Amino acid sequence: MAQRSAVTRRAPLSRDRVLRAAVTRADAAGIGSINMRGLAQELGVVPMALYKHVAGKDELLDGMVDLVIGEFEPPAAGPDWKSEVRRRVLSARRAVLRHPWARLAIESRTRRTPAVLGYMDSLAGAFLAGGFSAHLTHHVMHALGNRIWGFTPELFDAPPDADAPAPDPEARAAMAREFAERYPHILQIATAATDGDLSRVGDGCDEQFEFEFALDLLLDGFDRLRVAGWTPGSARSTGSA
Amino acid sequence: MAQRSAVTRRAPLSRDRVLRAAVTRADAAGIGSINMRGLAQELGVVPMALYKHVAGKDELLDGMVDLVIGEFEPPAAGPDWKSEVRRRVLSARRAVLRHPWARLAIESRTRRTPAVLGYMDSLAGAFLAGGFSAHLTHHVMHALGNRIWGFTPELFDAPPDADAPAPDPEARAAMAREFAERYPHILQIATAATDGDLSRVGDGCDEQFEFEFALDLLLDGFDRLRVAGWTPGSARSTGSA
DNA sequence: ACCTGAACACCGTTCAAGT
DNA sequence: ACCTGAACACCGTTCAAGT
Repeated sequence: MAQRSAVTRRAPLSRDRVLRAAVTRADAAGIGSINMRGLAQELGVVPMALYKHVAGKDELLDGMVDLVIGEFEPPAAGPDWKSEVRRRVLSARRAVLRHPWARLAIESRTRRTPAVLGYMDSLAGAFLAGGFSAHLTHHVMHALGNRIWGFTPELFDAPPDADAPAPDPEARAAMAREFAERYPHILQIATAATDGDLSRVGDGCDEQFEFEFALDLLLDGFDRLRVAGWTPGSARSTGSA
Repeated sequence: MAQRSAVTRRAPLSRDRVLRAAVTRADAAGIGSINMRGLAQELGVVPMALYKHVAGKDELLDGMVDLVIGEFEPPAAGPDWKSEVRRRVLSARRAVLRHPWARLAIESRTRRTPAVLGYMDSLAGAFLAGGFSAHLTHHVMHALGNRIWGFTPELFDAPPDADAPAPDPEARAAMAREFAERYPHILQIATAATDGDLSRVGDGCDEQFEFEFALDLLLDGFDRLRVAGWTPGSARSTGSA
């Protein structure tokens, strides 16, 4: 076809160009929009051409996550271990918030790429440099879990299904009444979280606050164990249970 | 066809029978084996027949998770809030360990079914009954996050890809040398976790220990905030940062 | 009124046939 | 030697045609 002349021909494909196009696409249309055919079309090539640069869809997703990790602030010799860990985790959080699809991608990926290992290694290094034993560092990394990527699961913040276009005040009130009866405790804490403005229930709470609340709670707990000289022989965590 | 006579005809389909068949299938062959066509074939019906009992694949997955939640131990008036929360979370953990696919299914589902809300409500109730304010209960539930379901992400415990059938001792040693150079801190904590037996690296550590370690660390932290009379106006968590 | 076969609109990936 | 069209083996879901 004369359709694609020399002048309209895109720059030659490369692994990096494929990955960046995938990230841009996922940013705009969600992780569900990532498929080899659509991505190829966007790049003006035939689907098979992508397989020259990524082994398959799995490796494509791994590579996309690696690009996000590349946006994390690099490690630094912080004044103390706690502010260094905190800074890096919150930096990871900012990157993940810029790419909302990354959350699910990180959770579902199992491959430990060099970028993933490099980030985990530098974080472990911050604990070790701060005086944590290798054993304790291992445990606290596990305790942080996916929080090292700067996100926490949504739990009850999922937006309410937008499948009921008609509010229908009466049915709404009946549903609210039934909810209050069946889930009184959830209602109670949701009321507190929204300062009594129940119409805001479902808008989600201040996720940034919740993330830092839990992160600081964990880091403070880690510090207590470090100071107490926790060893594998001691009780599981603080031993106060 | 005379293939399916009256005598071989299966019991009439029901939502419960569909969901139980799906759970059994997923237990045996993983979540990837769940598809409408295969499930229908297993039940001896045409795929479309399933749509009479579940709205679609999404609702099927929601229903499967609900069955797992149904295996959780029911709430009880525990001696104190901490042992009650601990008991219920570890009960959830046992159920999720019995159904390994449930972990990913819970993470990827966003729908809050009555079973999900009921479990979260009873857990919130345990905190409230233990003297936590509604505000603090909200925060500690978020801090637990997906840990309320009894699991924690794998982080670095993913089994090494079984794509290298030939160990090839020399290449293995070279890889180990490169790993030690690039990820010295990971090597250090992995060595500690396996008591120096590096051949066991990748076998995964004692996940049960790690789960309880983090759970107790969190619960102890929660208790400290409760005793200190934490209010929304106070510092984020312990305020010691 | 009920059930269902065939079809629709997709997937990821393979591979032999083209240049 | 390189590229790619067509095909393979799947999906979830729809819908009109059967009884």
